[in-house]
Amino acid sequence: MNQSGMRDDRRLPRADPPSLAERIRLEMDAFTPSEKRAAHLLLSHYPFAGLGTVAEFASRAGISAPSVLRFVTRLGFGGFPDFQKHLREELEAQLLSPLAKASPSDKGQGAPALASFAEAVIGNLRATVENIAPAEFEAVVAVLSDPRRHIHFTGGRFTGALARYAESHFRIVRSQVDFIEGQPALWRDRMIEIGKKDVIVAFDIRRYQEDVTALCETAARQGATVVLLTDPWLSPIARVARHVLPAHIAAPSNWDSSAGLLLLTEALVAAVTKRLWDTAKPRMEAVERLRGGTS
Amino acid sequence: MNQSGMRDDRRLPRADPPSLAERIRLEMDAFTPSEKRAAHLLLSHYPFAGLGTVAEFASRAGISAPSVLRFVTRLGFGGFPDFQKHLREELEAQLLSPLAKASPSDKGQGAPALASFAEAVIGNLRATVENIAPAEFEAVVAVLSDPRRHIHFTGGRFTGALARYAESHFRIVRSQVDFIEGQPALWRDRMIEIGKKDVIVAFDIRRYQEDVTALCETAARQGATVVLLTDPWLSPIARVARHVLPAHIAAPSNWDSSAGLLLLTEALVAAVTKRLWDTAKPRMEAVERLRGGTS
DNA sequence: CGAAAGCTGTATCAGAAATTTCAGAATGTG
DNA sequence: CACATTCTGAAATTTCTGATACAGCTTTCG
Repeated sequence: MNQSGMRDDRRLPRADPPSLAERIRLEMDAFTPSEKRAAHLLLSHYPFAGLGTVAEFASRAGISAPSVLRFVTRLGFGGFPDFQKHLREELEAQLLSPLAKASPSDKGQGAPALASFAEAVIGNLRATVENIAPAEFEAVVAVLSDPRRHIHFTGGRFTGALARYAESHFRIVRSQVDFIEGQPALWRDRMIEIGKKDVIVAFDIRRYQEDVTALCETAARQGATVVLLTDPWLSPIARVARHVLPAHIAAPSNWDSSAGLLLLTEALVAAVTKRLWDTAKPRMEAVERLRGGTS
Repeated sequence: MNQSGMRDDRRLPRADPPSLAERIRLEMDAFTPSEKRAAHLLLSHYPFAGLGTVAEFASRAGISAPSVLRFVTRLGFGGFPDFQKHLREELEAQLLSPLAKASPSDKGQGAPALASFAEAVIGNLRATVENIAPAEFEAVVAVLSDPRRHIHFTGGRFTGALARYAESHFRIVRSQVDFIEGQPALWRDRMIEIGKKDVIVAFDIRRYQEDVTALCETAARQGATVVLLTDPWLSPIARVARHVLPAHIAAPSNWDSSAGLLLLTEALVAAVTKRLWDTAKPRMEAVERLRGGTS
């Protein structure tokens, strides 16, 4: 019904043609029912669903071949081969250069707030990486890759979420992983069984939280290895920590940014997964099997 | 020709052929000159060079179409379509399942690993920002700044931690904020009081989680506004979402990176805090006072 | 309730793409 | 140097895929 004015649908300052998937999402409302089924199939298995034959696509989408053809025509392609070519090129571009999409120039004032915030965060990430001693990072990877050790994650009000994020990944990669709530009442009892072979990974940035510090000090006193992810001003936990990874957190906001901590966390997860691959793979497969009830 | 018997070449106790590329490298010596040219082309643009037509492949490799056919036949495929199907499946498996991203050859590179990981994440952040429609971002800020609305955060296995992170900040900035666990049993009861003035902010990236989808669909049916933070391939929640903010998540890891989602989250927190500053400031001060007193 | 418009699938066709054939070129061998 | 073997590509062949026309059906609007 609408969509008569097709000329001004792209007035926003866009860099390069966004993913076809994004365009499909934008136009989704204007699609006919069978076109929607095609779109959903494509988006749910993007872009592989579109790389086979028309007949295959039609069958999987539950529509007829001509409907598929009409769908790709509506998207502006000259024909199905054209459409496939676009998918292949897009896929290749995305796969070969994850960084290629970063366009250097600061383009128009799209979302000044968002863009400048992003630039600040990116600056933090670069600064974080430059100030991490490679040996320290490696040492932490080694500690977290030791299957004999038990690993406990913890954090403060805000950083507790990061600790959870770390825990949810490491839990799959290896065994002996858990999360400890920051409140003393919740961990006091557990401390009896914390010893030399335990590792505490603590997240703590300024407005350092006393209960987290207390937890780490207690654990350290019992011989546990403490790994600390903090800001460049260092949480007091640094005094008892064996390894410290500082991340820059300043942002044009009333709040600090935890992106640097997340970066370190994800890099650690990646490195440990790689190092423990032989044992991590079966675990991940098992998890996948357990999840995959439907398909 | 090797004396170990070339006909039953699958005598090796391999789990499953890891990659066609690897097999090609192993057999490279036994190829004829034109087969080598085909192999070289395929490996240098693996696997995209093989996804076009036979004629295109032949032309790019500088050989004839029949030579290409002989090449794929020699690799054990029934024909060119067979060969392509294998490539597609291999590629899809590699891209969709973090399990297949194994890179067994390169190992033990501490700092470079962190640095290149950071570069990839930075690329994601830039790509994310560029693909966010400013109006969409602003619209979400407006929704989250409306004091009359009740805001609920939720997420999946991994993204749940991000939802918590968001909630822990918004809880301080404004009132009427809470976190909903993903499991249906935990939110079913709550749904009775979800209505038009409620906002669901859902985090969901691929390996989309059915329970989160169900939660959002239920909420949407009751008139709630759904805001979705997802990946560029869009969670099925997008169908019922009023606003969608996609973030790029690909990383040189067996896992996806949530840094883009965190960036969006923090940017939203910053923007909403600024917009609600008159009411947020007293709240933040109050929280500060409360913390100072207790331990 | 009726008519018009739009959507979708069946049947069919045109054409492109993969495959096979076969003769000539290249390579190795006695 | 001649022969045998292998390799390669042009052209013929066949298969199969993408595209189209048309008719039935559903939805929308008067």
